[in-house]
Amino acid sequence: MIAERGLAGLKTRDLAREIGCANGAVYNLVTDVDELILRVGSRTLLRLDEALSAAEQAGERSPQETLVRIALTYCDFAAENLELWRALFEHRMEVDKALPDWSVNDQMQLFRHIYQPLTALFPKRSPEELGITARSLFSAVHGMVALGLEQKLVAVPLPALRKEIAALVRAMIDGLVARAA
Amino acid sequence: MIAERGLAGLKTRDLAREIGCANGAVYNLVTDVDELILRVGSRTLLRLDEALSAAEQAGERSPQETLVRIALTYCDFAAENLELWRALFEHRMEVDKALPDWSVNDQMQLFRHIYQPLTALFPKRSPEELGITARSLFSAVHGMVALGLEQKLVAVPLPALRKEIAALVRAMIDGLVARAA
DNA sequence: CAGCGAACTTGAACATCGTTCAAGAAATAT
DNA sequence: ATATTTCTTGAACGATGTTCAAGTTCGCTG
Repeated sequence: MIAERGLAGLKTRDLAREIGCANGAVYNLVTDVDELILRVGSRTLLRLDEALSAAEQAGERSPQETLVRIALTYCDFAAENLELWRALFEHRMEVDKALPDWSVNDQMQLFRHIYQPLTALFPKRSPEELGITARSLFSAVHGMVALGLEQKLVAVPLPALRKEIAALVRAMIDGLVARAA
Repeated sequence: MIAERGLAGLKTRDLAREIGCANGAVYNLVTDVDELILRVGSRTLLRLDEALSAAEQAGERSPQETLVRIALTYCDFAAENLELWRALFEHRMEVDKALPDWSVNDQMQLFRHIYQPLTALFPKRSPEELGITARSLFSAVHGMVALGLEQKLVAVPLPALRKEIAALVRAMIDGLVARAA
C-alpha cells in the first residue's frame, strides 16, 4: 500500500480489508503503524542494499567509476521505488519513542558500499575519516536524488538527473583526491 | 507552533486557542492547513533568502569562498531554524491539489545566490547549464545538511558537519573547474 | 471425544484530528 | 432605527489510530 499510495495512503482499515481481517487484528502482527512502517523500511533497505552490492561488483573496477555506478544505482532505485524510498526518509517517530535496534542497524549498512572504493582512493585516511567522507558523499548524492525526484519543483527528467549525478560524483572525487595529494 | 513542536505539532484547535478565537475562525484567515503551512514556508524562505544574500555579499569575494560561505550559511540556518526548515521539505500536498503560484515562485529564488558565483567560475557555460549546475550544487549541500541534522541516525556534531560541508564544496568546485578546463 | 485454557479475532467504542455549517452576534450601511 | 452584510461560534461530521471486552477457534490432555 505504501508503494502504491505513499506513506499517507497507508490506512489500518484498508490494510485490514486487504489482508482479510478486522482492523483490530493488525495489532497482533505489529504494535504500531510506526513499527509497520519501519518493517517495510527494513525490506526496502535490504533490496537497496542488494542493488548497491550488485553495482559495486559489476563493471569497471576503478574506484572512481565504481562510485559513480553506485550513485547511479541509488538514483535508479529511488526512481523505481519512489514511494517506498520516500517512506524511508519521510517517516518521523514521536520524539520520545526510540528506534528499535534492528532498525538502527539497517541504516548503517548503506555507507558500507561507498567505504570500500574510498579506501582505494585515500589509503592515507583513517577508518573514522573514511567513514565521514563516505557519509558526506552519500548525503550529497542523496540530496541530488531527493530534490531531483521531487515533483514539487519542476520535475527533472531522469536521464538529465543521472548525467548530473555522474558529473558531480566525478568532480567531487577529483577534487577530494587533488586536495588529499 | 511549527517552530516549537514541528509540523506534526500544529493543531488547528491549539492554534485557535493561542490566537484567541474559535477553531472554526481559523478558516477565515486561511482555506486550509495546507495554505497555512505554505504561508509559514514562504516566510521561512524569505528569511533564508536574506541570510544567503548576506553571505553572498560579506567576506572574501572569490567565487569559491563565496560558495563555501553560502553553503555554511544554509547549514547554520537549517540548524537554527530546524523545525521551520524541515517543514519546507516534509510537507506534501495531496496529489491532485496544485501549489499556488506565490508558493512556487518562492522556491525558485534560492538557486539565485549560487548562480552568481558560478558564472564567474564557468564563463563558458550557458545560462541553462549554469542553472542545472546551481541546482546540483544546492541539492548536494542540502543532502549533507538534511542527513547531517537528522536525529534518526547518529547525530553529527554541528562543527564537524560544517567542516565536512566546506571540504566537499571546495572539492566539488575544484573538480568541476578542472573538468571544465 | 470431551473439556479446558490459551491464543486469536472481531467490531464497537474512544480520542484526536481537519473541516463544515447553521445559528447567533457584531458591524456597517441605509 | 432598521436592514444587510460580515464575522464568530461551537457543535457536529467523517477519518483515523488504537484499545478492549466479548466471542471464537485452536491445541492439548485425560
